[in-house]
Amino acid sequence: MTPDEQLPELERGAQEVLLAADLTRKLQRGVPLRIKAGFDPTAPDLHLGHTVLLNKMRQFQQFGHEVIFLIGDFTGLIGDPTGRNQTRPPLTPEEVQANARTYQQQVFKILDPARTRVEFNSRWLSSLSAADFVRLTAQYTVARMLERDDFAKRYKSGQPIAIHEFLYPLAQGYDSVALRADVELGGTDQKFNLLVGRQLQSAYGQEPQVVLTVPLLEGTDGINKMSKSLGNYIGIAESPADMFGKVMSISDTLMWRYYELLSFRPLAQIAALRQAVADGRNPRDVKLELAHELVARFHGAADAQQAQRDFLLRVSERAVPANLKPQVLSVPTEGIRLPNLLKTAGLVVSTSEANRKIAEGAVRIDGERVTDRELTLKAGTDAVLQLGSKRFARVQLQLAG
RNA sequence: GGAGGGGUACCCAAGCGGCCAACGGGAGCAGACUGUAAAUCUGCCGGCUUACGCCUUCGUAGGUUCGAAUCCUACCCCCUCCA
Repeated sequence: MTPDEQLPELERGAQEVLLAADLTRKLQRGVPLRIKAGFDPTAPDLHLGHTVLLNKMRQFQQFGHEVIFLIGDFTGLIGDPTGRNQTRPPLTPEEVQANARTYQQQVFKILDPARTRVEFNSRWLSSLSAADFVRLTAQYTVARMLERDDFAKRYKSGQPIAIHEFLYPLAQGYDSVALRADVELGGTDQKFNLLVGRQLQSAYGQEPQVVLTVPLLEGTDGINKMSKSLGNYIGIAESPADMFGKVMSISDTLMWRYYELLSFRPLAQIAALRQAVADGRNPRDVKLELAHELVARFHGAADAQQAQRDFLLRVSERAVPANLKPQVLSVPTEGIRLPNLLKTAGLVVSTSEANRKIAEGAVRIDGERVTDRELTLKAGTDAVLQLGSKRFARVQLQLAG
């Protein structure tokens, strides 16, 4: 692909490209570019929010560029000040390693392993001497550091800023120097840090990287950005059924945002869907297409098809989902009382909650609502337990033995 | 270093000797309605208990008291102002 053909594709979905002219120039050299994207080592479960960036990385790969998946194990020890928690509990090296392994397993669902270089920034950062570090910090000024949004805000309102927080952007920027990155990708919240990279590269006599930011994806709540800690995420390792269900449960408004940032469909096609809904098409059906596309991406077309069938069955007919894997549970001769069974089956976390849900009429056995908390089920029972409309468990009781 | 303010359940936030498992709001879960959307209404929202009750919880550790989230002592942590 020629640079002229690559450019519009690469810019699609990007929030900002700084500087676009630099990107053109770099592409025109016809040499594969080094694309860098850093990942925090704290959240090893990738979710759809991360994939906005990963998709962009993959696009670069498809055009023949070299993508560096950088795990910020060193910077993770500092903790990016953008985080909501000012003071993060530092991760142990063992935790970082474990998280990194999980990361690698997951990113290759999207990235091409053959064209991905995995790096850890501790490789160069932990061997910097104090003198090296002084040299590094000399390349940037406090005034410029205070331009960063959250620093500016905190400084102005008299909130404390710890010195080491200044080191995070510098360390991240130095990664670009160490890697001689041509392009760095990141979320919009990373803009400042990415720009520091440009500055530092210049200071170290390198050509500054191009900064390409992608929008942050809102979580399933439609308000906060998708994050594991907020519990509003859709993990890419989740089962087809869960993933499908979660996508279906997002609001109509949010659906368009997901289309924009996650779908591979041409923009024109998405606009057409929007028009169709405006003309009276049921938004649910449009959402089904989105859910199908996403599940197919991570689990294959067959699973997506199955997930959709199950979903429709459950929703339209309130039927029990197919393929519920039975849990075989041992019970004593006198049987097991319903609240305990619900807890053992994992539908609730405590018998107290089970009792409450039974009282609320939220519990069904084989589709029949049960309001008797005294109900005892004996060995030999094979039943489908249901809590609400979304949670199911199939249990087979056998005599403890 | 000095002065002051504060740490309450997932979050915010009342309570300041018994009526406190702890007001209220948010989030969450469930019921109704629906398109597993939004909005709305209702219930629940520490644990155990065949429901009678019992146990643990209000920064931590002690103490006073028949009785403490509430009073006292020490300690830890956070914030604001001054240096």
